[in-house]
Amino acid sequence: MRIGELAKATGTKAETIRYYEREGILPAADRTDSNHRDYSPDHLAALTFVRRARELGFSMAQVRELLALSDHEDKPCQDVDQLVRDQLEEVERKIEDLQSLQSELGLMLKSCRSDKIGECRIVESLARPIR
Amino acid sequence: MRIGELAKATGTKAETIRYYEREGILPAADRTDSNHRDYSPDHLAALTFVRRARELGFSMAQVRELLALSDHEDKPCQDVDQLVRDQLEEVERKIEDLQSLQSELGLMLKSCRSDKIGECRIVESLARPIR
DNA sequence: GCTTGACCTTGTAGTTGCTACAAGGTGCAT
DNA sequence: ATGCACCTTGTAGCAACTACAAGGTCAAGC
Repeated sequence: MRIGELAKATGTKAETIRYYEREGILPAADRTDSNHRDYSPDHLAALTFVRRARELGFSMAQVRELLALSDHEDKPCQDVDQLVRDQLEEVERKIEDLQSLQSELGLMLKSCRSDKIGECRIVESLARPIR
Repeated sequence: MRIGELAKATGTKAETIRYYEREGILPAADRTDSNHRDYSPDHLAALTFVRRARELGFSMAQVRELLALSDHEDKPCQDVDQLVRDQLEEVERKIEDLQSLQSELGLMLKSCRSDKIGECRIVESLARPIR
């Protein structure tokens, strides 16, 4: 599989794939006689893994951790588990914050429609003390 | 309130606060006789808002828009209405995205029954073909 | 009175995670 | 032989910070 195909299959730019290789996020591909990168199904799986993890909000550093963990098949799951748990917590916190912003924006629209002046609490809705 | 205190209260670096001021994201603070920035509770609220909005994935430009909405009192409703509607849509899209992340992450955790990474469904599920 | 630490300024450069060029080259199909 | 996908190195851009440097001011404590 060549870089263009891999790019298409994973929705990643070829330049980004080469970037991942440089950064050590992806293992280097074999080369054809003509020096073109030649990817295996394992590379496809690895890149898919990286892209999904990035989509799920994991940083490059976290992706590295996940990859390192997944290399140690004999180790207990706990470490992977904890990373996911942390990520889930963060996502849930964000959902809550967005919901309060959502309701504030909803109120704004409502008061606009009823032509009332309405107090704007948009800043207040997200201005609760941090942490 | 001086910049150091505001920084501590919001978990923002003092340099970032000055950066926001330069960028017009935060109103300039009053100055003390000795030319030090002197922040009001309103500044604290505004900065807290900005930080949260940024955490929630709003760009600086979008934060600017949201802030503009918060002083809509003096503007006609019609002008504000569409802006609010757009922001609400954006917020709802984000909530949906995060909820799908939430459920994926949740499923991952649930599926992690075995205690060896070799059999870890989390790692497997990350390597599933995209989309 | 002198040191320490927080603040002030301007300016430059590094970070992350890409993305996009340029400028040169090779390989391969039509 | 034309055109496209690929190869390389190198540079530079993006957002939103973050971190310095190098200069200065100011207020508090010993």
